[in-house]
Amino acid sequence: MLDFQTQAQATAALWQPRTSRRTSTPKSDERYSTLQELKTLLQYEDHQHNDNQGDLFRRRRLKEGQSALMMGQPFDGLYVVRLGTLKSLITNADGGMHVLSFPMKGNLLGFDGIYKNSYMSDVVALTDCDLIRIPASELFSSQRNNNHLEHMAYWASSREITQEQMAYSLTRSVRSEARVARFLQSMSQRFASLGYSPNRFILPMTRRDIGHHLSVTVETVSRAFSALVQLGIITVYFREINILSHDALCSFDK
Amino acid sequence: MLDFQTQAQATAALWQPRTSRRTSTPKSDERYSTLQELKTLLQYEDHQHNDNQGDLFRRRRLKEGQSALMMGQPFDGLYVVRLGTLKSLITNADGGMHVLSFPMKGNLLGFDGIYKNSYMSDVVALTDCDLIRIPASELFSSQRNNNHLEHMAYWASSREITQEQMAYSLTRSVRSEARVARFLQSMSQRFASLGYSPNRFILPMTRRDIGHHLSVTVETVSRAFSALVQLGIITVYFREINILSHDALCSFDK
DNA sequence: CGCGCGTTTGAACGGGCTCAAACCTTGTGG
DNA sequence: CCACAAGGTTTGAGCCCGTTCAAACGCGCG
Repeated sequence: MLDFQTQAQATAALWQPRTSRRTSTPKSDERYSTLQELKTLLQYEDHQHNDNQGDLFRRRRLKEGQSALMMGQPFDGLYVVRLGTLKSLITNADGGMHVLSFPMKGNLLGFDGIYKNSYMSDVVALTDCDLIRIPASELFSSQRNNNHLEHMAYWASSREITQEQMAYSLTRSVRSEARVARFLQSMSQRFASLGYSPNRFILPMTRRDIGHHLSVTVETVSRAFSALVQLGIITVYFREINILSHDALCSFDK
Repeated sequence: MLDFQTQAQATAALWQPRTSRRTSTPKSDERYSTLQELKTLLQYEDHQHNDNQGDLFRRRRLKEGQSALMMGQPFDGLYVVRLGTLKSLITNADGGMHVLSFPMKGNLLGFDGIYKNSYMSDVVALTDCDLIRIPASELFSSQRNNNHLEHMAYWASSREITQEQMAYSLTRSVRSEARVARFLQSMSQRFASLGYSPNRFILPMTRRDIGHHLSVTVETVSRAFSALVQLGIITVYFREINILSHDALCSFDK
């Protein structure tokens, strides 16, 4: 069906290594980010006066497969994704899991840990990642005048919740193919908002993860991809997705 | 199957009128709540020093069927449920809807409206309700020293998110009967935490609402109820639920 | 190289949806 | 007081879609 060889050659330049090569990342090795970088990442327009501009926030590197947060771990702050992609999931008592979201650059992690002072979901790096930590101590210090920091975190949390709810409702479409179609649209939009191509991208997650996100099995995800390929709407080479017709993809989710 | 007449008589005392009679509520007609009442409702243990105890928060009465919040409406604050039950839902572009939660006494509403300054979901009263409003102006005023108010709201939001995620994952069980069983357990626990009987309660929502919450059809919900009745785990008389064996109900969700 | 994992495809089963009908309750108006 | 309408609930019959089980292939890693 797919000509793997020629496809692979044609798209070799697009392929991102799943593990960092450790040879090409000496350029931004600072270990701290400024408040301004945080605001830019979150796309937070502060109508407030700028204070505490001198604050620095420690970064945290993660290798593919490492846990950013673990369920039950004591809350020690929020994290903003600076680089990479992760998956946020909750595991049921009987082993059944659900992937809540796939956080990427600009997304906020850990806001479910404020209640009960411990995180309520696992977050695992799908690729090498770079996070920025907002310590709990700074967040909630009523002493210093960084009320703005808490407000920004609050605002960003609200956005994450909103988008999670949207994704939630997207899942609810009856047909599984429609769910997959909407998932691809969502990924396309997210890549576009990060400056990448909305038509051509590499999915950072496995079919199994997508299935656990959309509440279908691996096989169903795979079959949905194949169906979309058959209809000429997309092309698929493993994790590389090529959207041929956004209109067709839109009209597909009924 | 069910002997409606005798059942109705036996449980007449339990039945709550869906619309208030307007004859029995002259006792708490104050139109304002204190900060202390808010904290009690939210079960917020403040380790902080108590200030601004003089603040009063305006209440808002809702009749059954009225909207508490509407999607797209400009954000004007958060609300805490003082009395009654509501449903929070998002409506898809194609009319498909999903019920996110059924807020009851002590739950927080509107935290999805902070991002974009407009609410992202509809909230409708299932029974007559009494809400307490936390105005946006007080929430975010960096002038006054009510940082604690914002922190409390933040904390409560985190709790709501957490519980929504839990409910979300509960939905994920494959069998629809297990979803209904878990839903009943969840309602039982909520009623118990409010001081009502965990074994015997009136569901405030329709089968359709339950279906839209669990992502199944009305008929499936009804059939699941019937199946649980057949097994002797519960009895059902319309919206009145009687849990005969919590253990059986627990073991039923696989 | 061989093993494990991710992906794809097929075949058959079964559970939930759709369509349909009946019953009960509640509210409205004659 | 009764007739009627509208909506909530229950149950049945048939069908379709997604799951389950199974097999095959490619890739990356030891």
